Amino acid sequence: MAISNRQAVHPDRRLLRRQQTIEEALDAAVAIMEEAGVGGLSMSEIARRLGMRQPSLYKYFPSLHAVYDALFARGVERSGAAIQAAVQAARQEGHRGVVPIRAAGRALVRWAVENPALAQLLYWRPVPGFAPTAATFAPSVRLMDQLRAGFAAAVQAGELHPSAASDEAPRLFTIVLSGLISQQMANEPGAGYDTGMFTSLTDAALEMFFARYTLPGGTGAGPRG
Amino acid sequence: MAISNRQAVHPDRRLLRRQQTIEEALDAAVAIMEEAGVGGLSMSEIARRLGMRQPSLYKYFPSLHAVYDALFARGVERSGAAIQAAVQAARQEGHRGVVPIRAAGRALVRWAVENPALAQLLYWRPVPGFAPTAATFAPSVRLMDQLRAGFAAAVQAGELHPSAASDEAPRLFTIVLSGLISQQMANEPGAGYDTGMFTSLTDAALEMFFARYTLPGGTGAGPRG
DNA sequence: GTCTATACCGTGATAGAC
DNA sequence: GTCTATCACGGTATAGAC
Repeated sequence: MAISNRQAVHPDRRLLRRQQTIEEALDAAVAIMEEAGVGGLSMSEIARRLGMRQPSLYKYFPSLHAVYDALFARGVERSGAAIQAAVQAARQEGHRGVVPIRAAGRALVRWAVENPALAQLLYWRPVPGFAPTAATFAPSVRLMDQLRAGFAAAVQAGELHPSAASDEAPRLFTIVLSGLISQQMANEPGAGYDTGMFTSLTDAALEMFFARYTLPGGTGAGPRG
Repeated sequence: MAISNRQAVHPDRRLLRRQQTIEEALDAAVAIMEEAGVGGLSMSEIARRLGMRQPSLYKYFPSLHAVYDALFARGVERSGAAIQAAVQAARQEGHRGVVPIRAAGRALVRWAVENPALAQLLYWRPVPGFAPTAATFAPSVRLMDQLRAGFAAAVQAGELHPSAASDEAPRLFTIVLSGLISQQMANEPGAGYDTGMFTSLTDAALEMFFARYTLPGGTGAGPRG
């Protein structure tokens, strides 16, 4: 930590250090948003928590919008990772078709409840001027595409009614997930996934959804377990 | 408008005038929120649009929070009125049980899309410090109670499966409605109820919901029309 | 009931010394 | 890369004249 050591720091080490500071700043930003609301974020408060002065933060982020951008990117990345992990786990257990889709839904709801600030930033529009044009629609569009493909595959496998290979099915699916998340976060913000008044109905809600597209004599789960 | 006329104004006229100004202020506030987001509301901007100076507004509202409170109350009142009107209309056509509940769902989604700012204030938590304690839960609790009663009546009438007389049914119902509203407002804010990517699925979503509680040999609508 | 004036604070952002 | 200092701006809220 001695000043004379500074010049001995390698360039990549310096980059690493810089990246660490950026990550710390984003961690602090998430904490602030969880305490004061998504709109309560400010450069000053981030800097305060990092133990630095507010102008110094501008060496890492050119503006407050840039911070929101980075947070948005983090949210996309982490929620996507949570979903992918759940889908992979289901697949490695040999499941195809509906089961991985179910797993994806559960994973998203769980992630949203455990990351309310990022979820709010991703799925609502709480910040007046902020809208990451391409990045805003990219994840939801990509998720929608993957979903559509998943439903089509399940139909192809004879697991779902042909009407599931449509625009309606993936949209209804996201409606159900979004409803679970919104109701939970609005009415019982503190609760966890398993104990939440609404998120504990995730499996029931998914049953309700899949029942709409289950074949009459299908081997899938019935309307009520 | 002459100054000498001021003393001729009756007390109740003055009260009326005051109430009009308050309503105008709330109208302006709604407009601001629709343009700049719920968090973008400020006393200064309201005053600006009313053509008065910002300190003058404090004669009508003691604080910004009080404005939010009044807006919240207006939202509760108007959304409730929209729902009540829809239910009454259904009843006057002789419908009982499921049909009025369906009508209530449609009315709420429609109202939310047509009043995005108030809906956001009511159903999300966009303002950091604001939470109208008793008033926050009162409407959602009351709605839940009415819903529960409606489902119980439909079960009693043999129109729905007994499992609809539960905590699950009204919660799933609000989950579906909340999902419709959230997805529409987040992904396609400008669209109307009839043309919206998500709100146009309202009937399909309600079908999906009621199918879960429809009796096997019931006379109600089937899973797919 | 509206106004001017003001106190006070926090914010985002920039310049320039070290 | 961090700091001090500063700017310009907007906000909430109050005091007091008219």
